[in-house]
Amino acid sequence: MSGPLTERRQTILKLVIQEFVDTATPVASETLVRKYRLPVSPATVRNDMAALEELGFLTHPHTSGGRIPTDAGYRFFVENLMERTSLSPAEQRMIRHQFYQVRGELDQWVQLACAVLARTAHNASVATAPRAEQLRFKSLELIAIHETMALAVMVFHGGIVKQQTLPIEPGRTPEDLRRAAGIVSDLLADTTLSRAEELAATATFNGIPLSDFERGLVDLVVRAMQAFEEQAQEQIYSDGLLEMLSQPEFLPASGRDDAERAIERMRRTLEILKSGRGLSPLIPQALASGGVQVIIGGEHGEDAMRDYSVILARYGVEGAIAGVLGVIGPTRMAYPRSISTVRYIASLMSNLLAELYNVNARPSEVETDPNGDQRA
Amino acid sequence: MSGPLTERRQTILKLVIQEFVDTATPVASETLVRKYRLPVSPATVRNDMAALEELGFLTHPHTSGGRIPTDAGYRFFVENLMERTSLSPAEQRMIRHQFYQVRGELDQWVQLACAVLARTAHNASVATAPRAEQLRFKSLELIAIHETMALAVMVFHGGIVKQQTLPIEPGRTPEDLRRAAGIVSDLLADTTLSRAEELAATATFNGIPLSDFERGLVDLVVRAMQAFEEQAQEQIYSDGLLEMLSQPEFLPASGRDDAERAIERMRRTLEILKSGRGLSPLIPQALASGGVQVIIGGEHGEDAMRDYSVILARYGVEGAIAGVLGVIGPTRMAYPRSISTVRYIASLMSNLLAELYNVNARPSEVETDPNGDQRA
DNA sequence: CCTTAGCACTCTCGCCTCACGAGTGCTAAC
DNA sequence: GTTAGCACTCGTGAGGCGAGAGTGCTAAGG
Repeated sequence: MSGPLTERRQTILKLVIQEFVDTATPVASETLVRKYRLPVSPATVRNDMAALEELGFLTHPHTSGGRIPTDAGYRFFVENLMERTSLSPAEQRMIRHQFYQVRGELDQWVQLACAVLARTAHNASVATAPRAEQLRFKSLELIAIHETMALAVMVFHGGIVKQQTLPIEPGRTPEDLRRAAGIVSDLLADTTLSRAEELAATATFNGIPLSDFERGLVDLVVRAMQAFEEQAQEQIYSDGLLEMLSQPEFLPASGRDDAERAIERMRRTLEILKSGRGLSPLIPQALASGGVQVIIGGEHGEDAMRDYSVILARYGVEGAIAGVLGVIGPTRMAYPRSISTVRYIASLMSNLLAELYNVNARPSEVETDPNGDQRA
Repeated sequence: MSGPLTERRQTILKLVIQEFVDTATPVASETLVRKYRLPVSPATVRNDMAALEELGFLTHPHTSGGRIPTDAGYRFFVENLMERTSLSPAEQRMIRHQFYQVRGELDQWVQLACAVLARTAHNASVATAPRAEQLRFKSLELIAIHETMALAVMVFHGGIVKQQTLPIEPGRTPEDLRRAAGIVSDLLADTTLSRAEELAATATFNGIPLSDFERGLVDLVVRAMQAFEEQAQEQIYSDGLLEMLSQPEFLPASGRDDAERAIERMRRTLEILKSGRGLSPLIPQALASGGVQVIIGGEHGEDAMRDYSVILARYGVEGAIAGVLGVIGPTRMAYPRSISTVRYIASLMSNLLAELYNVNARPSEVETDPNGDQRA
């Protein structure tokens, strides 16, 4: 009964999605014909729409009022209909420029990525800080703040830095601190957590027992590494909430109950972004796969996310460090643009990190086209 | 015509505010009599209410439907009617415990303060990071990340730390880095920005010209200090948006236009918190004065804030470092509780900072009652 | 078999009306 | 100064109605 998915029907599906993404209102057969100068009549379009509906790609909320895409419709669009675009060179340049301005301050990269993603994709963005696949200690520095307080700066492989203040006994000289830090650095150099724990248990360095102070420092490092490892639930940064909430989905179209639902949606959205519920399960998945992942609506079963789509990409340096960034918004989303934005920024971040890792290090500016080295 | 502000009228004002804060609905004369077992009749209460209205402390939105307090009403309540309470010892203990858990990681204090404030006051919270009244350099450390990349950790007086990666030439040994950092540290030790700029211009240390590398480091420090200084618009952290948005003010009471207004309010609120518009002007004020500041509604002229009250307190160490933290929410707010929460957390943070500054340094746990040393 | 014109049908949206109830303001008595 | 009684106001929600939009169907045409 439903008939085959002819060329024309695919075109109509594509146009319905385009139009719906633009206007956020159900699209009628006549609108489509008029706006895109289709060489067929509205009735024909209606027939095709009915077929698309039976195929599960379209639906209509009310008897009257046009069609809207289903999750499956969006899925088909993303897989088969959408042309793959890139951000315009001007936009790429602008984005690179912003990253250039905070070069060096790598603790700001993630936030910047979120901000840029949100502004460019007109939706909320999420990102996790880059995380080493296995944390390895590099060195420890102690910096006196005053007589009884010092700052411990722990550096791990891959530029990950953690700092912590600790109380010290008044007598210690800067030289003292330096020597103790040096011993601990040498002892723990290049160790992973499990090895560090072993070494901490022996409490000796080259056969010589550690002093109390040194043992305290070793413990500090081990605790920091444990804390890092235990933090299974990756912290998710996000931005652009306002951007997303300006989408018409969050405006009360009409009627009082619709308004109430809009508010409820808003609150839900906030919760999702704040707690990461519904988002966290996607992270490992995105980390595992290369390329850009698109999760549309309730596809992966999380009910809270039924009305949202997520576009995620992994970024980082192969075999060393990786994080995830992406865009989240209503299923009615400009997929091509969002996807290219996510892809571009992930590549950019990857390049920046690679530079930090001295893999293909480049003078100091990112110039390569980050779209090139990205898998499908 | 309006008559004097008798004792009973003050009581009624107080009860109206209490009741309205509790229920978020306009309070009727009869409700008041019934609920608080007043020894007078509803009619009498109505008369007093009318008087309070003429005095500008109450208003009623519609002819029918009870009274609600005006900004002036809240103001009078806060100044004269409210009993000054403290957080319960149990709550104080719980809060201290949370801070104890992140002792050492002072970059998390502000965030924690925000989180705790929001949860305790059931409203959104804001805070600025502690800021030295005048930034003074302390020392610089260079830590190699790999052959061509180093991490510069700049420490300023008061435990303020800024880190930045910088590219280095491949040949440099750790000893090289340490020496260069030492020279720069000595050169710039204890300088303020203007002095550092002068020293950077001469580019000599004890008469000996600096190497290119050392000059680069000096520039790095100066730029960091400039960036810090220029950041006139203090970054405002915030939390508890969700907490605030669960307040009934953000629910559509009835009718479609009310729903629309609720959403609009929500969006506004987001903007206020994100951009700090309407909040920023209050910061310097709060920094200047001791004690807790209460700004009710549009009192200070900012229109965007007409429906919000802000409770701010300064925290920090006298003459050294200071920040601001507080609560923001609808004018219908539990002022006594909010104020005591803000006061308590400000004192707690002050104590923690004092410890870091070695003023009245204490073993490592905060035990004093932070309410003690707070001015009115 | 595909396409198209015509038309009845359905459903939302906005508007109006109306009755109800809550709470007040006023007046007069205590 | 306080209180009872009562008329009045106004928000609220339910129900009804007309207009308009867009479809589904049917039958005719290529």
